Amino acid sequence: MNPVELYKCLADDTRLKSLLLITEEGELCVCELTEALKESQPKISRHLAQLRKFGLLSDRRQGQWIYYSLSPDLESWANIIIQTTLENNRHYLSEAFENLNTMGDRPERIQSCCTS
Amino acid sequence: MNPVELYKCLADDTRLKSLLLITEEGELCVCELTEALKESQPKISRHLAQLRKFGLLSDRRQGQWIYYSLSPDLESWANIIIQTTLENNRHYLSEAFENLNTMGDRPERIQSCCTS
DNA sequence: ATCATATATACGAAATTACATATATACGAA
DNA sequence: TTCGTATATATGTAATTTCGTATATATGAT
Repeated sequence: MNPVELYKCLADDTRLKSLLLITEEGELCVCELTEALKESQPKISRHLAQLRKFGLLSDRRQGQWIYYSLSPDLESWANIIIQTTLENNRHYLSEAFENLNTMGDRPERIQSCCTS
Repeated sequence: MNPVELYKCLADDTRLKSLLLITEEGELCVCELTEALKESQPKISRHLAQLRKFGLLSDRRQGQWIYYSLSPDLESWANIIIQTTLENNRHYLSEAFENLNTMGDRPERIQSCCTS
């Protein structure tokens, strides 16, 4: 993972907030992120695709929903960067967390066999 | 310091390498960075100005030279990000360090009174 | 089969960013 | 003062990124 590529991924509000929310929650689907960030579905989807393309996220399908989570292959220093950012910028995410937690009808997760 | 602003600063090769070289060396002047990165003077200068504007670098003049160093006001989590990036991406900087170390006529530093 | 929901992608336009070049400023030496 | 070196900035252009809109795909229900 080239460090500039990593930072380009983090250099956008939609991508950074999505990544941090996913880091905190374990996994989230696209509709939860559109609700948390109050952004259009194509916009969220496009940014998630970029995070996946550069190896930051992985996805799994469960029915109609696609759940995104941190890639298990992420290099440990990149994980440190993400964790450090999350722990020191709670205020940056507070509104998004509120939106997420007051969201009705959040899809239910079924544990996939290999997630452990 | 907004995290996205930080990552925008780091999302460019010239800026990231400059910042990491300065972090490793303590301080560097513009001409040393142009030599280390083999880039034009205005290009280096422009990117350093951006890093200073966003609070990552501070500068001091000594004669004709302007030395850049990490800002003492940098929030600690931002310091962790920079340090972690430096320690885990030595290869990314190896060519730049070679250029720096084989550079002739590096300007001599005079300890400024307040740097401690 | 059709329909509704969730998600992904394509395309052109708008915004942002980066750059080369030229020029300006600041300092030291003569 | 003038000259040379180091650095900064301005300007127009090119490249990149982002976005809205429309459309495509996949799944589940009927």
